[in-house]
Amino acid sequence: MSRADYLPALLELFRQYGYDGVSLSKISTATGLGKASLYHHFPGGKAEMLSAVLDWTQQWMEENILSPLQSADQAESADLAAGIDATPHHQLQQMCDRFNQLYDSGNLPCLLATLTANGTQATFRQPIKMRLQRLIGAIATLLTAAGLPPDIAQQRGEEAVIAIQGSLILSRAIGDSGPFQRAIAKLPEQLCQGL
Amino acid sequence: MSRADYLPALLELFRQYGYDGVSLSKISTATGLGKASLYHHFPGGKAEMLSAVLDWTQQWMEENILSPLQSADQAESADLAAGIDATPHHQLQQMCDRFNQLYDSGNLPCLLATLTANGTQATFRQPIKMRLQRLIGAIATLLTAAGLPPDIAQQRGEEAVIAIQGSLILSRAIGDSGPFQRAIAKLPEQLCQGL
DNA sequence: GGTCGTATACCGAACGATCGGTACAGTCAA
DNA sequence: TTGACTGTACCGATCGTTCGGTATACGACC
Repeated sequence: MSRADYLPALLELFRQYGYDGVSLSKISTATGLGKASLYHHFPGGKAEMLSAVLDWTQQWMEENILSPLQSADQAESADLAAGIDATPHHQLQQMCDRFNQLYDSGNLPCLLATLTANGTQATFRQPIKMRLQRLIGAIATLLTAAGLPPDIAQQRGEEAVIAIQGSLILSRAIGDSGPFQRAIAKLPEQLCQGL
Repeated sequence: MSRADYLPALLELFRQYGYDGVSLSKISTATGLGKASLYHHFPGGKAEMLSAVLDWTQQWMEENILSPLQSADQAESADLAAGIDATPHHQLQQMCDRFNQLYDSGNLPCLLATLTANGTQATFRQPIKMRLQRLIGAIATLLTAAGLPPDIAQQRGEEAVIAIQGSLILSRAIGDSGPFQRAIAKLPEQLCQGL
């Protein structure tokens, strides 16, 4: 067993309880490892565990969210040649499917949002900020390439993050995944408005 | 000095750090009261402190957000008689002003969202849920009275909460109140679409 | 084939610090 | 003198972290 095997359990803990809310005893029971063993895999303690989880999820986002969005340029011409209309819309639809999977249809909280909510260490604030800006930028780039003015496209990227995060919170607060699913469902259309 | 005098400080603590993130020592230094004094004013301990804060902020929302929204019925006819157009839009604008003040233009987090983010006690989940649904319902009622179909109006209410909460998180995460201010600025128009 | 050293994985026990909460003897104004 | 209020000391529990040590596996050397 190596670090990577414990990352899923760690992610579930951190996204649900935040950094300070996760105790080593919780981690111990969730992973089945003693506290001392945890320090063998993560010498830096809890901070290194969260850091590893952040790296891991960043890689996931890179592969599952950003890279499909960025392949728009090639796909667009190919799909247009194949007669498929509204390629940006289709790619944003795929992005939404990934988010739907990431958040289990609105039943699981967002790690970045949870970490942002409670006053997390300043160390983790920058990677969180960069990841959100990266996502916003990727959407904006896609929409700009599709013909939208850059400033409008940037605002659409922000809108996407706002819709996802806001609906996640609302769904969690009222215990009903409906708002998230509705928000995700209409997000591609909302972002492509005016194209 | 009575309970009410310490509620502002308690609110600031809870909205920033959540329930578990606020320690009695933090409360003690923030209020200038020793632990014994805190337990004199709040015999139920931290739980009663948060409960008092929730009651207090609920009253604030009742007076500053909901009641202006509900006075639409009377105001509408009066304003229409006075020749003022788009009364619902104007009232939603006032609501947004209040939210702007409540969250200090996007620089302060939302108490309900912070409590929702980390796994808070089940006791506090119901009042949070009820308050959000109350707000959504108030907006929906206003829009329904203005002529929107009830189901659409309900979704608009959800949209409002989503926009506020989502933009608050984004603003906090990237350390820039811009997204919140933009979201608030265009919210009345967004909600009144189709009127 | 034995046997040593080393690296990996894991654990029990304990560290000092802080947690939320309590007991009690005051202080002080009415 | 009474009752509201507070400072201090304390409680058991849990926090993140560290220490010393065990079990196993893999080669290298004789």
